[in-house]
Order: sequence, then structure tokens, then C-alpha cells
Amino acid sequence: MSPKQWEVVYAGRMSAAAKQTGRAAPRGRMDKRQAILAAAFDVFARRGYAQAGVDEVAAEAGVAKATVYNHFGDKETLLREAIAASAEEATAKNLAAVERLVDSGGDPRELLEDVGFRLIQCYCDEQSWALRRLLYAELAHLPDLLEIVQVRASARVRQALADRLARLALAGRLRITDPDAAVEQLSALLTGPLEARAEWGTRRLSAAEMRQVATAAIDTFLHAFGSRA
Amino acid sequence: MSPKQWEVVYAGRMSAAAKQTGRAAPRGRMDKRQAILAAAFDVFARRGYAQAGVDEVAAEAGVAKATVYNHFGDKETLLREAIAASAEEATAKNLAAVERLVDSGGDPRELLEDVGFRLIQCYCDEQSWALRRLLYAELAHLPDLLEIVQVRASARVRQALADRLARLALAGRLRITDPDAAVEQLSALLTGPLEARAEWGTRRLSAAEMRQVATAAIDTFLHAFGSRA
Amino acid sequence: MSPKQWEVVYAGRMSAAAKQTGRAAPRGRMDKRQAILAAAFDVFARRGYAQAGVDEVAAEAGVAKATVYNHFGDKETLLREAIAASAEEATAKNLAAVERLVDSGGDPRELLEDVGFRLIQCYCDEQSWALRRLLYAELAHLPDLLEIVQVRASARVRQALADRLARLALAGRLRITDPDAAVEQLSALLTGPLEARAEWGTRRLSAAEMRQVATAAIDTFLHAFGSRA
Amino acid sequence: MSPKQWEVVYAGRMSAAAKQTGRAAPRGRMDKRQAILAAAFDVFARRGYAQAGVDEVAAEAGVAKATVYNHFGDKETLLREAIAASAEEATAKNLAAVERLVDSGGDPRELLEDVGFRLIQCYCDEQSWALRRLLYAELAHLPDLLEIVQVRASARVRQALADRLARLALAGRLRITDPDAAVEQLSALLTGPLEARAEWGTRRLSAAEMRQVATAAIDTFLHAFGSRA
DNA sequence: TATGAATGAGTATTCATTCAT
DNA sequence: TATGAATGAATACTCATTCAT
Repeated sequence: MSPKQWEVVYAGRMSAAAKQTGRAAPRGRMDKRQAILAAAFDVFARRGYAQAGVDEVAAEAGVAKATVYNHFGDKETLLREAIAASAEEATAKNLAAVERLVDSGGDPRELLEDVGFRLIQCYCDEQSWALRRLLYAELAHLPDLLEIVQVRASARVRQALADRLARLALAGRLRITDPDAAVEQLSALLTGPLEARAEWGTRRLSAAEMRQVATAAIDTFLHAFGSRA
Repeated sequence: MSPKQWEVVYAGRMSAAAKQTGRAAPRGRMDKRQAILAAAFDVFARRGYAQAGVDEVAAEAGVAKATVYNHFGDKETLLREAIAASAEEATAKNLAAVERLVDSGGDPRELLEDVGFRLIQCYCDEQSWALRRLLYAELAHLPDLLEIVQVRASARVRQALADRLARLALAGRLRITDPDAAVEQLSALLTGPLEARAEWGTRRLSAAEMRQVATAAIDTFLHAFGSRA
Repeated sequence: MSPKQWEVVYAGRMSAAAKQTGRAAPRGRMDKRQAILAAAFDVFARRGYAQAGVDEVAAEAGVAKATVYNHFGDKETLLREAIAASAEEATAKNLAAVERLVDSGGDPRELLEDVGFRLIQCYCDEQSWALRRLLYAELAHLPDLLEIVQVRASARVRQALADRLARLALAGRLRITDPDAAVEQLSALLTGPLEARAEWGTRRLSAAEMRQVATAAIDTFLHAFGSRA
Repeated sequence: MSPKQWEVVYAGRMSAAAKQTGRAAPRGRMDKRQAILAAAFDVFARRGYAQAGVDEVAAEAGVAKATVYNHFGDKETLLREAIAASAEEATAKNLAAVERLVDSGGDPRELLEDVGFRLIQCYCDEQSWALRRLLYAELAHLPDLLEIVQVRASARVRQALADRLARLALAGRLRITDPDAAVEQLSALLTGPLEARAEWGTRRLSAAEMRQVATAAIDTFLHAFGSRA
């Protein structure tokens, strides 16, 4: 992924204030902080936390190294904030996908396949793999990253998904007694196969392959939780 | 994990000849190599590759730092070999679990739950988490690790599992058309929930919780692939 | 930094002038670089390139080791720059000696003996021996040192000397057809005996001994190139 | 100079015993010592003393590293012995050249030019340059090398040369009062120009160029010391 | 706030040397 | 004597962090 592409990705992270004022009106302040965060995630994702140099982050952000320290204090904090920002972004995308899960009457299969496909797309995003790589790698040393990934990201998506499944069950479209259990199975079926297929993030999956995984997952899921099961 | 425990673990790696002769006949040479490999995996797992010092590995193996270099040439090779050895070991345990999957007549549910439970135990092993952590962390920098994890570990287990499921299907215990697809679903159901429940390896799961995951997984699986489905 | 700047810089190293002119105006930055260069030459000369430690250079320069690397990048570059600076300095001294070679009318013997003596003094300078030692030792590994010693040092002195001899010949004081050939003979006669007498730089020569060498050299030279020859 | 050529050079260093018995009758003993010495000089000459590894010497000699230590005790001794052997060899060649300086009646110019040319050839030999490089580089650290080069090599050649010049003077072919002074001038004239012309040993001189240097040197010398001067 | 320069605490790697066989 | 393995001491180079401006 080229630096240019990252800029696009990170453009979405501009502060609410910045967005309101149009493009980048109150420049000179928040801009640098954002640039550093974006560069930091980029570099950490590419090189890994320990192998990444603050020099490199600063260079990619176009600021002096000391400026990075002025803003974030130390490398660890920089990692945490970069991960938090990225996780927030990824979570938002996941939640957007889940929000499409509304009963439209009739067989929910197609609906579930569509949402499943969208969740898989989120999961297979380059940034998403990078995020998981960083979390896996550093969780052992920085246990508080767990709070970020679990409370502020994963759990929120699961909760939202459980809510939607519950409503579908209530509407008689699914036969679910414990929505949390159902979400656990559904999530497993959707994301479990991706590790191997995407070769742990080193291979890009085609849309067709993603859709195939979604279809298989929903098929199994509906055998167990479909209303005609 | 204490050194004593590692010795037990690595005892399995002794050459056939050594096992036969009783007390490690060709000692004095391979001993040090094994000690280094064990220490290396231990330290890399604890600290992460980049943060781990070769000093520390040498100290834990009870040899001089230069001896590590005599045997492995550089730190990267040491990582590769340590990972390969550990992956081999983990794979062996997984295969042993899969081998129990033989039709004993009647309802396969209990059998599947037992094997599922054992596979989950393998997955939740401390060493297993450490291995996945290292792989996730370094796969981006050392792409050839993929071969180790995929070809020499993951794929072999999947293949073995597919074989057994095929035989159960042949015996009329399951209703499977594509064994590979069935394995994909089963694996996902067994391991998918563990990430979150074990908090990405930072929390130990009780046997009861593991069994619960197994039961839920097999239940869903049998809805989709059971012969009465 | 351009070569021109270096000349200026190094002129300043003979502190007397610099101190007189005021208070070291552009201090603070160049100071450290100079201190490192001086220390580097010193240490390399004492210990030899390979045996010298960058630690030692830094300590002698009164800076941190990393500062040395900030300025010069690596040990090899440090050697090159230290040698170049020292060679420049030595060349300046040689040229100053040659410049005294102006016809004052009458027999040139005394004049030549005086200049010869001064050149021998340059050659026997401690720094001069150290420089030749380093060059001899490292020329095989760092062939670009040749350019420094030949083009920027030795050749310039020879050229200047040839010019002066040519003018003396033109004035009828010497009988020279090829000034370059004459310089070659003269240089050989002046410096050739010093190797053995100074025991390859390990022994200090007295002024009397240097003068004796000069006298003998000029005597032989005048037999071959004197106007009455 | 290729490794093969070195073997030829060093073949001449076989022990007297070996020579007597024909070719290499008492093999297995002295052979290894010689091979190590030859390899040592080769490696030291190529890499410099500090940069050369005992490993490399052992490998080039075809023995184990420990064998080198069995024979020579430590690296420094190895250097000394290798240098001594090489210096002895070079001295022998120089003496052989000097021995040709016998009065054959008439003008000694041609005779002197021939001997001068031969001495220049010795001086420009690859091994000779390597030897001087090593001596220059290490003389500061290992002062006892001085004894080798001065007493056992340089002085002997000078002495022999002085003897021959004295006899020529006695025969009326030269007009010399102090033979040592005459040798000093002659040596300077012969070897002085070579440093610059051969670019400190990095360039090979053609026979024509060597002869030219010899001719010029002898011409100057005879102006000063010829009997018709 | 932003920066260029400086630094102290590392860390991977090498190598002369020793020892058991 | 010859060797393969082991080692302790050394060393070039890096990097997170600080400080003066």
C-alpha cells in the first residue's frame, strides 16, 4: 500500500472541527498530530513496533523527531494512540456493516449473506490485518491494548450484531435462544476460514472468494439457527 | 514456563537412536543445540523477536553467546528454526488428537465433542499461543515463515481431519459432500470463539469453558452436517 | 561541505590566527567536528585503523560515540576525512617550504640546502610519519585514499617544486632540461635516506642529522644539475 | 598475484631436509608449518594484520584453526614469523642482484644500470610491496619488527652494496670516499621515485619504466661519483 | 510548538584463544 | 599433532530520548 493511499485512508480521521470548517481551516495544529498518527500506524504496521524507528515515523510524517516527542511523550504512547485511532476507524466500518442487518420480511438468508460479506470485507482490509498483527505481537507486552481491542472494538461489534440477531429472532426469522452464543458461532464461521485462505494477511482475497466464504458460513449458520431448522 | 518443563517438552525431540539406547547416546553435541532452540523459543515468545536479546537466549540455554552463533549463524535463522521446531511439536499434538476420530458405531456427537475438546486444548496451550503470536508478528517481515505454518503445520492437520470426516461420512455417520469445506467450518467453529474468550492468549481457559466451546461447535456442526440433519 | 570550506576550516586549526582575530565567531557547531577529526587522526595514528575504537576517538574528542556517527556516518568515512584533513595540512607546510625557493642571485647551493632542510623537516614531522603509516597500511583496502595522497598532496608539492626549479634554470642557476625529472631526483635524494635513518618513523632525527642529509642530497643534485656541472 | 603464484613463491621456502630428499619426502610435518606461514603472509598482505582472521589463514592453509595455534602460539607470533620468512626471501633476491656488481673493466655505467634495474625489480615485486605495507602498518605496535627489516634485511643489502662500490672505487671506476654515503645516495635515487610511480604499490610498473628509473638514477649517481666527474 | 544536535544505554556480531578428544 | 566446539572480550553501529534555541 502506497503512502498516497494511506493519506486517503487517514483523511477520514480528521477532527470533527476540521471537517466542519470545510477542509483544513485551522491548520498548523491538529494537522501535524494527525500526520504523525497516520505515519506511526503505517510504519508500525510495516516494520513492527520494535523494528520501527521514531526517526522513520517522523520522516514519513514530515516533522522533526523531537516534534513526535512533543506530541506523544514516548514511543509506547505513540503506538497506543495510533492503534486506538485505527481500531476506532475499523470498528466504525464494522458497525456500519452490522447496521444493514434489518428485517425486510421473508427469508433472511440473502440479508445475512450480504452483511456477512461486508464484515468479511472489513476483516480482510489491509489496515485490519495490520491492526491484528500489531495487537497479536504486542498484546503480551502491553496488556492494556486488550481494552482497546476488546472493549472498544470487538465487543461493540458483537453487541450490535447480537442486538440485530435478537430482533430477527423476535420477528420469527431465526430460531435463537441465546443471541450471544449465536453471534459467537456466526463470527467464528465468517472469520475463521479467512486466516488460512488469506495466508495470514499476506494474500489478497478476491471478492468472489469472500462471497463464497460468506455463503458457506451463512448456510451452516442457518442450519443451526434458521427458523425452519 | 520453567526450564524443567521445557526439557520434558523437548525430550520428544531426541533422535530415535537416543531413545533406544536409553540415555541419549550421541550426547554432548545435540544437547546444546536443543537447549538453545528451547531457550530461543521461550525468550522470543516472552519478549517478542526484536526485543529479545541473543544474550538472553544464550544465558537461558546455559551456553555462551558465541555458541549460539556457531550453531545458527544469526538471530533470524535462530527464530526460524525455533519456530519450525515448535510448530512441528504442536502439529504432532494436533495430529494425535485427530487420530482419535474413528467411528465406533452409533451417534458421532460424543466422539466429535471429545476430539473437538482435545483440539481446543492444543489450540489453547501456552506454547501454541506463543507460536501464533510470533507468527503473526513476524510473518510480514519473514514471509517464508508462512511455509512452516501453512504447509508443514496447518495444512497437515486439516488434511488429516478431512480424511477422518470423509470416513465417517462413508460410514453414514455424517452427511458431507465436500470434506474440505466441512473441515473449514468445523475448524472455524472450534477455534473462532477462542480468540475472544481467551482474550488473545492472555487469559487461561478452564476445561469447562473449553468443553462448552466444543459442545456448541459440534452442535452447530451437526446441524449442518449430521446424518439426521 | 565543499573542499573550499575545508581549507578555510583547517587554516583555523592553527588557532593562533583564529584566536587573534577575535572570539571564534562561528563556534558551537564546527568545533565538535574539528575535535572529532583531530582526535580521530590521533587515535588512528597511534593504534592503526582497525585497532582503533570509535569509542576511543569519541572519548578523546570529548563527545559521545553517537555524535561521531552523526557527523561521519561510519568509521571508514571518519578515517578518510581525518586523513584528508591531515594531508591538506601537511601539504600546506610543504608548499610553504617550497615557496622559499626564489633566486637571490649567485650560487643556489645554500638556498637549495635551506629548502631541502625544511622539506626534510616536514617529512620527519611526527604527523607526517603517522600519515604515511596510515596510508601505507590502508591503501590496499581503501584505494580512493590514493587520490588524496597523490593528486591533492604529493603532486601539488612536486608541481610547485618543478616550477621553482624551472625558474632557477631559466635564470641560469641550474642546468635542467626536464624539471619533472629533476624534481624526481631531488625528492628521492632528500627523502630516500630518511626511511632508514629515522628507522621508519620510530626514531627522532636531530636537526644536525637532517641538515646533513640535506647537504648530501643537494651536493649530489648539484653535481648532476648545477650550472657548472 | 594469484594464489597459485604464491604457492610457487613459497615452494622455495621448503626446509633444507625437504630439499635434500628431493621433493617432499618427509611430508606430514614441516609441510603444514610452511603452508601456514605462506597462507599467513598471503592473508596478512591482502587484509592487513588486524583485519585478517586466523580462521582465514587456517582455511587457506588447509588446516584447522587450532593447528595454527599449536604451531605458533598466537597471532602476533604468526605475523612475526611470516614477515621474517618473507623478508629473508626478499633479502636473498636483493643480495643476488648486488652480487652481479663486479668490475668487468671499463665504464661501469652499464653494469650499474643493470644492477640498479634488478634492484628496482626486487623492490617492485608484489611480495615486496606487501612486506613494506605490513611493516609500515605494524612497526608502531610491534617495534621488534624493526630488527627484522633493518638488521636482517635492509642493512645486509646496504652493506653488500657498499662493499661492491668500495671495490669499484678501489679499481678506479668510481670516485668514492665514503662508500656508505654513496650507497645511501644510490639507494635513494633507485627506490625514491618508485613510490609515486607505482602509486604506492597499487600499480604495476612496466620493465621499460623500471629501466628508465634505473638509467636516470645511475646518471645522477655517476655525475656525483663517476671517476670522470 | 518545532527543531537540530547530542547522548547513554543497548545489541548483533566477530574473533583470538582454549579445551576435550 | 590435529581438530571441532566452546567461549569471553571486544566493537561498530543504532535508537529512544533529551536539551538548547
